[in-house]
Amino acid sequence: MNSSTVNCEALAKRLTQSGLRPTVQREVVYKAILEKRNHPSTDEIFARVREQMPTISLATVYNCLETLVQCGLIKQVNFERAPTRYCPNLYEHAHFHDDATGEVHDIAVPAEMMDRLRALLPPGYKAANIELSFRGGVMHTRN
Amino acid sequence: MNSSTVNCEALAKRLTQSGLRPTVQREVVYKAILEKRNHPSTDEIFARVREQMPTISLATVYNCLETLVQCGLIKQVNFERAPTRYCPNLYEHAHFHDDATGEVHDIAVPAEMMDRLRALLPPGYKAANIELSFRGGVMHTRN
DNA sequence: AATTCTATTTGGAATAGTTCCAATTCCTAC
DNA sequence: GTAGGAATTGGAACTATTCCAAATAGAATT
Repeated sequence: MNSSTVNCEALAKRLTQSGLRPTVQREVVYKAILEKRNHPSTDEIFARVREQMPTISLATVYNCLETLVQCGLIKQVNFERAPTRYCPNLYEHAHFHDDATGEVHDIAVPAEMMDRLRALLPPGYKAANIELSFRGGVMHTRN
Repeated sequence: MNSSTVNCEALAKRLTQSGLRPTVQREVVYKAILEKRNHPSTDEIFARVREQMPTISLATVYNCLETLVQCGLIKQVNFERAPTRYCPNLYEHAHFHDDATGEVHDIAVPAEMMDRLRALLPPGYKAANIELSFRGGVMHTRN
């Protein structure tokens, strides 16, 4: 049993728990995101998915992505108004957008820091979601 | 001399400093954002601006907004892929999007917290920009 | 003051990402 | 096997934004 089997069982479980069907399209889309965790855009996911299933439609990919997000299996990542990207990392984390390469890197954020951020809110404000993102460059140092 | 005169002198100064012309369109757009600081979208700004200058075009509003952002006089605010909003608050701050009303509120963020956030980045990562945004609801407590 | 040169504005067309829709296909339960 | 609901599909529609080429305005130079 490899890890993708495990992930797909988890996927099927989550979907059925939510009263949704574990279809092969959803599975293929999910695997495409897991396959290379570089925050792919919908187009990129569509391309990956078509290798496995050339007949899948773009609309379906959009549908599946929405479903997966709703089930909490993946997260949406937005920078400004650039095309939406997706991320299977479910731990609380931030994103760093490298201006030079266009790549996005996950940044670990301790739970304690999240609490500090939440504490910035005025009384009564309840955040369902906190998004933290950086944009900039990476200096390459010789060693 | 009222505050809007002051602001517009500041605007003119900034523009000429950057080698740009202080045109009446830029002034009107800037004033529209200052007028009611509720993070208006481009459409909203366009509507406000047309009251003063019914002949202005939407393209010009887009152009002016871009110019003002580049001059550092206003900031862009993005939530997911919703229409871009604009904000004249130049202090470092976060945004809270109220899901119920759609309103956006500024959240003060101490400089010290910004430093903590920056410290989350791996060595070599230099953030030109940090964006922190909350999404959620506001509980109304009786008093 | 006229001329030139460049920045800016303008309206409309084009683009891009996404959503919508109606028709078909696929499961699941009976 | 059939019925009913869920999911997929292709294409049209939508929307925010950008692009473009022509017109205008302003500053600088003569």
